[in-house]
Order: sequence, then C-alpha cells, then structure tokens
Amino acid sequence: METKYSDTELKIRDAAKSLFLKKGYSATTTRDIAQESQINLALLNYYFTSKRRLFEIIMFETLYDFLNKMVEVYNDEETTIREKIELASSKYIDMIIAEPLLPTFILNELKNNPTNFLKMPTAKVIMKSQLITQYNDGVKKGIYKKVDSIHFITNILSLIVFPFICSPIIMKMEKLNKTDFNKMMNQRKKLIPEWIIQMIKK
Amino acid sequence: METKYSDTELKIRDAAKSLFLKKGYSATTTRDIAQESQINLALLNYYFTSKRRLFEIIMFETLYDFLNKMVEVYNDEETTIREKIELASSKYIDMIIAEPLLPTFILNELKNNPTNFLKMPTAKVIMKSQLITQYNDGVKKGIYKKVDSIHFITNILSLIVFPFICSPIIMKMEKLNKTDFNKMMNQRKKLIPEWIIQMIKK
DNA sequence: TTTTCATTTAATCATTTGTTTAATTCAATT
DNA sequence: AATTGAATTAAACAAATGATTAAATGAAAA
Repeated sequence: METKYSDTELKIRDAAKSLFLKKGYSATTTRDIAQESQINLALLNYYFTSKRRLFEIIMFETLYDFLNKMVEVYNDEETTIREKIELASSKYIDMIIAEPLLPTFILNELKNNPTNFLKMPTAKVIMKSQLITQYNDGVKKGIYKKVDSIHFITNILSLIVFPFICSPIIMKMEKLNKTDFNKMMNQRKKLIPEWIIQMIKK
Repeated sequence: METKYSDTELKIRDAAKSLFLKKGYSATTTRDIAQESQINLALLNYYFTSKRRLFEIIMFETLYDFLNKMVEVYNDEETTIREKIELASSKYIDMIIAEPLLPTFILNELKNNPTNFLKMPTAKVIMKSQLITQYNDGVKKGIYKKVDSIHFITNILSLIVFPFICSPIIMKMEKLNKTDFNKMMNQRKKLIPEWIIQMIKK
C-alpha cells in the first residue's frame, strides 16, 4: 500500500478533479471544493498553495494518464493497422464511457494553454508511433490512398471522441438516455475500424 | 437600414459575444464587457438586466444562426446525397474558419443546458431532413450498408467539426500555424465527401 | 424656452471569492 | 509528563464582481 498522499490531500484532489471536470476552472470555487471534500477551506491552500496550482496539478495528472493510455495502443509492435484501430476504438470508448467529461475538459483547458500539452513526454510520440509508420508504409507501397497521415489520425480520433463531446445534442435529438447512448457508442467499437479501413483503401 | 438595436446596445452585444466565445461565461466579467465595448458598466444592466440574461440572449442568437445555416444545406430538395455532403463540408468548414471558437462554445454551454438546444425551432428538423431520408432510402434499397442514420449524421459532423475543436493540439503536434491549419481544413472539403461515401457503400 | 424622458455617468453597495492569520488539536518524540 | 511540529479550525482580510442608485446629460416634444 503506497502512502504518497495523505488522506485529506487525496480528498481534496478527488473533489477538485470531479468539480473541475464538471464545471471547468472558473466556475469552480475553492469553497465548492472544500465542501465537496469535507475539509476546512484553509487546507486547500495549506496543501496546494493556491487554486491555480491545484488546478495545474490535477490537469497535468489527468492529461498524463490520458495520453499514456492513448500511446500504449498505437505503439504495439506486434499488431496490424486494423488491430490497432480496433484496439483503439474499443479501449478509448471504454475509457471515455467510464469518464465521459474527460474529452471536453481536456480540449477546453488546452485551448487556453496548449503549451501544457507538449510538456507531456508522450505527446510527441504519437506522430512517430507504430500506427503512423505502418500507415505511411501502406501509402508508399500504394495500398492506401495518398493522404497525409495527419488526416488519418485526426479521423480516428474524430469518430471516437466527437460523439461524446456532442452527446447532449445526440441524446436530445434521438431521445436517448445515457444507457442508450452508451449502447450506440459500443456499436461504434466495431463500426469505426471498418469505416477507417474503407476510407484509406484505394 | 434597420435600427433594431441602438448603437450602445450593439457595442455591448458584440463585445459580449466575442468575450463569451473566447473565455466562456464564468471567466468573463461584466467589467471585461464594459471595457471591451467602451461603455459604462451600468449600461449593461440598463439594457440587458443582468449578465445571465445578456448571455442567454447571445447564446440563443448564436445557436439560432448556426442551426439555420446547418439545416438549409440538409434540406435542399434538388441535390443528391453526395452533393449535400460536399456542400455541407464546404459551407461548414468556411463557416467555422470564419468563427473558429463557435463549436467549442456551443458544445460547452450546451453541456450545461442542453434544453436550450431543443427550444430551437430548427433542431428537430435535422433528423427529419432530406439528407436523412435519402440515406434511409439508400439503406432500404440495399445500396448502403444497414447502419442507423444517427451514425451517418454523427460521422459527417465528427469529421468536419472535431478537427477545429482539437486544433490547438493538431497545430502543436504538427507544428502548424493558423494558415497551415486552415489549408488542411480546406483539403478536407474534398476528402470528407469521398470518405463518407466510401463508409456507407457496401 | 421650458418640459419631459430616455440615456449615460460616477459612485456605491452587497456578495462572493481566493487567501491568510492566529489559535487549537493531536499524535509522535524525547 | 513535557515538548515539538504537523494538521486542522474559525475568523477575518482584501480584492473582485454583479448589481443598483441618484445625479447629470442631451435631445425631442410641448
């Protein structure tokens, strides 16, 4: 059992993350966090100096975990392109179903501070991943259409992530509840790899 | 020349919209708006009662304009599916290049208040549009794969809109400036229709 | 010219919010 | 048992923020 953080420190972290994800930085007050985590207001500054610093820490950890889970799929040496896309669809969709507020949060706060992103050790790795190499090879060999790899990777992410971001709209339009919506996203685990392969094939 | 709004009222509207789009509701202060529009602070409440009400008004108008531009493409009686997707790609990408902060803003604030969306007269029309009917006919006739139309419409929007939402990341990863990024999006005007057609074909 | 009314202004109010302070509690160490 | 230092608390501070007030301005109507 690791004891990296004290009990109260953990309670603050959890409450802060939950609130920042739900309402964003500005709409979350230090008193919100204190109440949610059941701690005295002053302890926030005692442990984390300031709201800003607490946010940066949460942001860094969240982004770090997220990117790590992303990259490990793309860099498997054994699997084919198709298998990687299948794995990506399946794992990312599971991941976001478990924490649906993550994408909007990350994209939002990164808009204000995109530099944070490249500070991540794993960020640059993506464009040099196995998946990209395999795709570029396919293009060179004439198996795939000659389209820049940035479109390829953007498309995969778009088809996986965007539906979550606009889930409120989709749910309203189609009169779905959360369970229905998740079912729809689970269907996409199989559909997206098919679609992507068809998109790149000549 | 219409004179729907007074000069000061317009100045407040413009400044407010610009700031709300850039920073969101909570991070924008009434004094920000007053300064940006060069008006006295009290005039905001004189014309719009409260910050909240001003926001609701801006939100409604922005959403209304946006949805109107969306729907008019989908409902053209004359054009084929392919032509509609071409038109959609082209028009939406132009629209968002002209106002790049729009998608994130709308999706964000709709997350907090998705009911606003269905208040829009045009919202329900989308799922009953010509485009959807044409697609469903194609499925019935066996020309297209049997996949629910919600996936079809989601995919179109994903491929068009999502790249803008994560543009800070794309730009950082690929070391693009804004002009480069817009070039990339202009390429997609032709690519997306091809991709979508290939995705639905048997 | 005088009156009237909408518009604009500077000043102020009442809360909210991030942060700090000084005192208290509590558990481990001497 | 006494001491030490970290953890916790209630209270308060200072700045920011949304909103209001009462007076001033200015242009149109009488």
